[in-house]
Amino acid sequence: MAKKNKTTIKDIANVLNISAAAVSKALHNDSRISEKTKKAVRQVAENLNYQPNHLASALRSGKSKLVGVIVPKTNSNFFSATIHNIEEVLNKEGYNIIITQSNESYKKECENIDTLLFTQGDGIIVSMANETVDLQHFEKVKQAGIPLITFDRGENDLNVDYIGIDDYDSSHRIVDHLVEQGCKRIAHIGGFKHTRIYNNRIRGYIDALEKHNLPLEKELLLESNLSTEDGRNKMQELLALDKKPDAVYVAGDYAALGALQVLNEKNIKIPDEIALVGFGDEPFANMVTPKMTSVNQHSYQIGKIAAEKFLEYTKQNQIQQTLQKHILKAE
Amino acid sequence: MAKKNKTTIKDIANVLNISAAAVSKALHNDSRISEKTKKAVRQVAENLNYQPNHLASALRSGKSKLVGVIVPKTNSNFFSATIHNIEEVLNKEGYNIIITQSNESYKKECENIDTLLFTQGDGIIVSMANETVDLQHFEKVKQAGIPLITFDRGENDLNVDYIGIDDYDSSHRIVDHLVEQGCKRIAHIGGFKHTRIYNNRIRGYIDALEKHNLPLEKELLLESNLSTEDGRNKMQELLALDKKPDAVYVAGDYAALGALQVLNEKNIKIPDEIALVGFGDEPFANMVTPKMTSVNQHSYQIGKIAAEKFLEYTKQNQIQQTLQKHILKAE
DNA sequence: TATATTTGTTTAAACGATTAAGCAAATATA
DNA sequence: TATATTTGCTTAATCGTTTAAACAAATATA
Repeated sequence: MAKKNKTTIKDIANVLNISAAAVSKALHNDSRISEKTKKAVRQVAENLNYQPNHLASALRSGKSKLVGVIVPKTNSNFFSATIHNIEEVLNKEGYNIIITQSNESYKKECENIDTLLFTQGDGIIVSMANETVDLQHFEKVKQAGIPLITFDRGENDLNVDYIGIDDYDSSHRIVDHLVEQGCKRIAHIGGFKHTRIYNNRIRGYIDALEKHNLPLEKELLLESNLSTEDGRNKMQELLALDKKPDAVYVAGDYAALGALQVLNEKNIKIPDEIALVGFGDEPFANMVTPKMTSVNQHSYQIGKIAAEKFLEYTKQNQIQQTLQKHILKAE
Repeated sequence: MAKKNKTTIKDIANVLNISAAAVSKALHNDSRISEKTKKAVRQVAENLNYQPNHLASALRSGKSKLVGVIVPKTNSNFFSATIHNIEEVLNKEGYNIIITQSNESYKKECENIDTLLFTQGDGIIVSMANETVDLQHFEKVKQAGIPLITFDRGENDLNVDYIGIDDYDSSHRIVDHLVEQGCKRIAHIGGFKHTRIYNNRIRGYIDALEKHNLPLEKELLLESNLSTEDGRNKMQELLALDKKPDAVYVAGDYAALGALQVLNEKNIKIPDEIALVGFGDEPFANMVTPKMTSVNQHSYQIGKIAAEKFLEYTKQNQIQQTLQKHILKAE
């Protein structure tokens, strides 16, 4: 492996006997540089395998052209796809993204923020950890004067943009759907109430029951961390009830999978005996047998809008964010 | 949102009426700065909410303290976990990581390399895309004089470090296991032959068959892109054979899931009629019913070793990489 | 012909942090 | 007391790039 031979604009300047400034301008296609010089510069740059030093230009311009993305875990189809779509939009504008994972930990999320501020990111796009309740660490981002965009988990009182699906409405429609199928005792394995999206799903569930004149029974509404393991537990709880539910709506795909396992193990027919509905974009949802009904979370649109929102702010010189909700109808 | 009020060491210096150099040294706990000054500097830094400008120090030192990681897709438990472990080791040493996805595309992988070189990463840790055959783009990394570490998919002729599990041996042992269960017609839905890890799995399969005096039948050895969809297709092909296999060993968990679906749909009992073995760390492997047997890929160790190898190189001033294979026994 | 404008370049200062070298004051050693 | 060493700081250069300002030469305008 060769010693570091980094070519700088100065090297190019020396070869051509012109100033470094002229080289810089030539490479940026400045109108005040002659075509002849530009051609020569490009040629020499190519020959010497010149790679611009991003740190230097970032320092000079005050823009790192890096955008930080924080997700609870990359290990989910929804987040993976969202990240991909964020990247696609931002790459076109010359931005690169730094992905960090909070692993659903509040502490790690704080560290992630520090990391991204440290690397001088030009903005941060975040979906919050399950644990996150206190939002103090996000104030740092606002103080740094860079845009903060939240998506999926993050509907909040931070006065920043939020992109997500309409959880309340989706939840409502899931119940509608189940009622149409003739279900009368619909259970809901929900997420943490303190996380707004899960709370919205719970509200949608409750209001839809009311609309259909179905009683809200406490034993049918469970709070879960939505892991596969807990999905199993909660389903077992439901099956232990005197009056079993005839439908179970689970707020997350992994937990839904756990529920599915239990039903399969007990040879309970889906959806004849108990109907099962999940929530998420996980590919296994329609891979497992029997296929689960599941909600599409529009990762494509969410990623795209989040990135576009960021770009919008960077074009303003004074960043003045207000709460802007971009709510998509889920399918 | 406030205007950008970035505090610099100069601001601190002004407040205390000392030089910026003194501030820098105080913050780095230089022995030539008095305790009194250090305390004052730390106090003012705190008050003004000073955040060091990483770009400036990176430019000065020539080290960005950023390590690039390229994976085919973050959306897999193996990669997600590996990344997490890489991060854990590197964070401790003050490094941050930039994660990029190649989406299994050779072209995207080339772009990823460019991106990471552009951001002046201090090293690159990569697991290659399925499509990647030509390794020319990795030469750029070597030319840039920064360490290159490959893992999982990447055993190669690049003369750089590689960390992976012993695919040949694992494959061998899977066949051993199936033979012990009494299987005689063992099929293998393998990955692309040009990807070394899949090739190794295929070789392990072939050699193990030979060891057990089982004939190698062409119709039982299929090449797949290992998607769930293709897992379905290949399993259907196998079931269409005159002489069906009594065991199917699939080189990837997603494809194994597809195969499982087909078996379930046709009401074929697992493992009584056909045994099924997958390969990977996907959490759904032991969630689906019936549980799939699957190979543990040691994401913990792989991530840790990859990160440590990188750190080792950065401690040398002249980077001289040679092919070093770190092969772990899988379970 | 005299003056104004355009063209193509150079000079020099920045961006913020680090660090080698320098220097005065305080303290130690002979 | 004279000299050496240590302490605690400052000065100035540097990393590689960008850009405002300056300027000479060429060209246009009056």
